[in-house]
This record gives sequence, C-alpha cells and structure tokens, in this order.
Amino acid sequence: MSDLSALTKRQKEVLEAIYNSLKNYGYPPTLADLRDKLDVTSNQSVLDFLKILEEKGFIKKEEGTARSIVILPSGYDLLFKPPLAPFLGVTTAGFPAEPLEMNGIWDDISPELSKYAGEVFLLKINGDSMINAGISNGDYVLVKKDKEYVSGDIVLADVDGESTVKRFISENKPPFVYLKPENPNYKNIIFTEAVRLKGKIISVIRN
Amino acid sequence: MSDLSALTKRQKEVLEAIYNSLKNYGYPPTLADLRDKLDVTSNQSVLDFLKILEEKGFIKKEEGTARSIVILPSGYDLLFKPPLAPFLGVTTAGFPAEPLEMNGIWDDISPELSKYAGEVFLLKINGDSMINAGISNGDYVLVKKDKEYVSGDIVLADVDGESTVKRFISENKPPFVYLKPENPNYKNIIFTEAVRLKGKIISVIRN
DNA sequence: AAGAATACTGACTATTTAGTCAGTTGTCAA
DNA sequence: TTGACAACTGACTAAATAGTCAGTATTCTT
Repeated sequence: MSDLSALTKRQKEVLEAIYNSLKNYGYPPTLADLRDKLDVTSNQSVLDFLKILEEKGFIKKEEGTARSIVILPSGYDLLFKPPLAPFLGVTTAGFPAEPLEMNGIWDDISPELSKYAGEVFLLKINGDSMINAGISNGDYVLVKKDKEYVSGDIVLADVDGESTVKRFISENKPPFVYLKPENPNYKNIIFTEAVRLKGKIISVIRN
Repeated sequence: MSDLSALTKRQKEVLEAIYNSLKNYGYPPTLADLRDKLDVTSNQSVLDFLKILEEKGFIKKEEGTARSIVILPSGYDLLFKPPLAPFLGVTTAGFPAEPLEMNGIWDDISPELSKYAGEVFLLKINGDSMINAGISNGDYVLVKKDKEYVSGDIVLADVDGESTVKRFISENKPPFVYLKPENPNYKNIIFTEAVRLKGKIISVIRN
C-alpha cells in the first residue's frame, strides 16, 4: 500500500480545485463544479477522487448532501505548509537555531497569507541584534523569498550555514556591501560567498 | 424606512444561525437546515429572512444554488465587531484620530482571532510617542479589552476623549499612577478621572 | 503476463434542495 | 383604525445535485 499521506499530482489538483471553489465562491463545489474544473465529463471521476481524498484524510464529505465537502486540517497542511517545511527547522538573528513551534502561531496568521505559500515563511527571532530596528528577541518575522534586494532592506541571510536577520547595506564607500546588525554590540558582516540572502522581512509580529 | 444597517433581534438570530452552521459543519446551511434551527416549518419564512439580510447587505446568495449563502464582511462585522465599533473611529498614540481603514488589514489578521471577538480590536498607530517600546507610526496594534492592569502594561487609554497608547505605570513614589510615553520628547500623563484604560496592547503588527 | 491501481466515460435514477403560491397573525406607528 | 411591516404556515413544483451502473484505457508493479 502506498504512503497514506501521498497524493498523485492529479489528486492534488482535485484538492486544489476544491480549495479554489471555496475561496472564489465562499462555499464548497458540487460534483458538477468539480467535473468542469477538472475537465472530465463524468461524475464518477469526481466521486472516485473524493473517495480517495477522504480515505487519505484530507477532506470529509456528507453522503447525500449538496456541497458538503470540507477540507480537513491535513488538507490545508498539504495545500500550504509543505513548501515552508525546509525552513522551519532553522531559526535566526545571530544566535543558535531553536526548533520553531508553528502550532498555534501559524493559526494566528491569516489563511489569507497562504496565497504567499511557498514564498513566505515565519521565523522566531532568537537574539537581540536587530533591537534598534524594532525586532526583538522572541518576535516572529514573516520572511518573503526574493531575488532583488536594495540597500536598507532587512533580510534573512545564510552566513556560513547559520541563519541570521540583519540589515542589508550596499553603498559606495567601504565596506561597500555588508550586513548590518541594528545593535551597537554586534559587528557588521562583510558580504562574501559564504553569505546568501534568503528573503526579506516583510512583517514583524510580537505577542 | 428604517436604518439600513439595523436588524431586528430575529433577523440577527438568522444571521447567527447561518454562521453557526458554517462553523459547525464547514459549509453553509440549506433552507431546510435553517428552517429547523429557527424552529419554523415553512421555507418561505427562511426565504423572507434571507431576502432581508441580502437586501441589507449582510449576506449574499446565488439563486437556484444549494447552500450558496455567503456571509459578507458587513455580516461578520455585525456578528463580531459591533462592540468594537465605538472604537474604530478613534485612533491613537498621542495625535489626532484618523479614521481606521479596516479593509485589507483585517484580512491579514487571522479569522482565528475572531474567537476574541468583542474583546479585541485593531488600531493603527498615529504618532511616535511609543517608539522606544517598538511601536512606530503606522504600525497596527491589537488591543484586548481588560479590567485589570499591572504596572508596565502597554495600554490604550482614553484621555479626555482622545485615545492614546502609552505604558501604564503604578509605583510607590510620585507621581504614583501615570501613563508614560516611550519617547523622551513626550510628557507623562498623570492619572485623573479624565483617564480611562480601554485595553491592553497584546500584539504589534508592522507591514 | 497478470493483476492492481489510477483515471476516466455516458446514460441513468433518486434525492435533496430551492423556490412558488396563497394565504394568516400580531404589532406598531400615523 | 388602517396599513405597512415582520414573522409565519402548508402544500406544492421545478431544478439542482448526488449517486449508480457498467463499463474502457493506461500505467505501474510483481
């Protein structure tokens, strides 16, 4: 038997189609809605998929009831969280990483933000190197993956395998390009090949 | 004609019944579901209500479509935010109020937070009197209504009809009880009858 | 090479659900 | 005291929707 949590590409498309309906109309799709979205002509195809998704625990539906498909938490997980996973172990701001407990926290962030899924992730700040930029120990920052950075951006950087949050500076005088902590007790990090920019901090959340 | 945004007690019950269905089952109710919940025996009663709620802009439904009732933002406002309304016009942090644009912003905050509905609201900070506490101009703060405050809490206070965010201090030496701005350019506000504490700041959100 | 799983078809029925019609009752303000 | 409004009834029809049946084609595994 195949892995309980594994979905084929097509099956994931179905889950996404359900989610999109929900998002676009505010209520779940009918079999016919899904039939159209999935470009099939038979209800049976849809019922097959729903049965599989239900057996694997991603959705739930009531028999004999119109528009009764509900996406379960594990379904939402599959839709949104997997691309974030690689980052979740890491943590930041100049000090050793601590595993991030997403439980609860992610729920406090809007599902709306899931439109950024794959591009945005949440990190818990560990350290005080950015205190003067209003980012304190224990805060959560929302990081958006990006390719372009301008001087002054607050960024998540990977320095020799260790993650850190600093201000990115690029200027016409020495030391030209470097990472600047917003705390006089910390030193600038000169940009070398060991430094990689992972994303921009787009939001700070403090509870 | 009566106020467009006013609902009778019964009409509000209907809106709540819709919401409860949504919450309990994950999808909207049918006419029959509502018929049962509202303890009426005719579909027409339900249709009458839905028509009124739709005309008044609290819900939307598709004709000829099962379970197609969607609660609109103003419907959710009515369900959760009414106790907050008095606050929304106000704004904060030492300077004149600016009407708060909830649109978009509220969407960035989790629906999960609606469990605090009636106790929590969002304010946009206008001013820099709390800059050293990490609360800057343009930030949003999540305020939780409360009755008990301890020295050191950052609070939303009403001072002579004007709202402001400050640190609440209560100590054994003069001036004993007062509101302290976290910015040396601002003066302490001594606690008098003109000062009322409205809530605690539980979260700061910066975009 | 055979079976299992996946993805799919087309015609059909049964059930659910929305909506209509033609009213009644009670309340409250002009 | 009349008329608008709010809340409601019971029987009905029309439409939407779920689900069945009996298959085929393709790919992957053993």
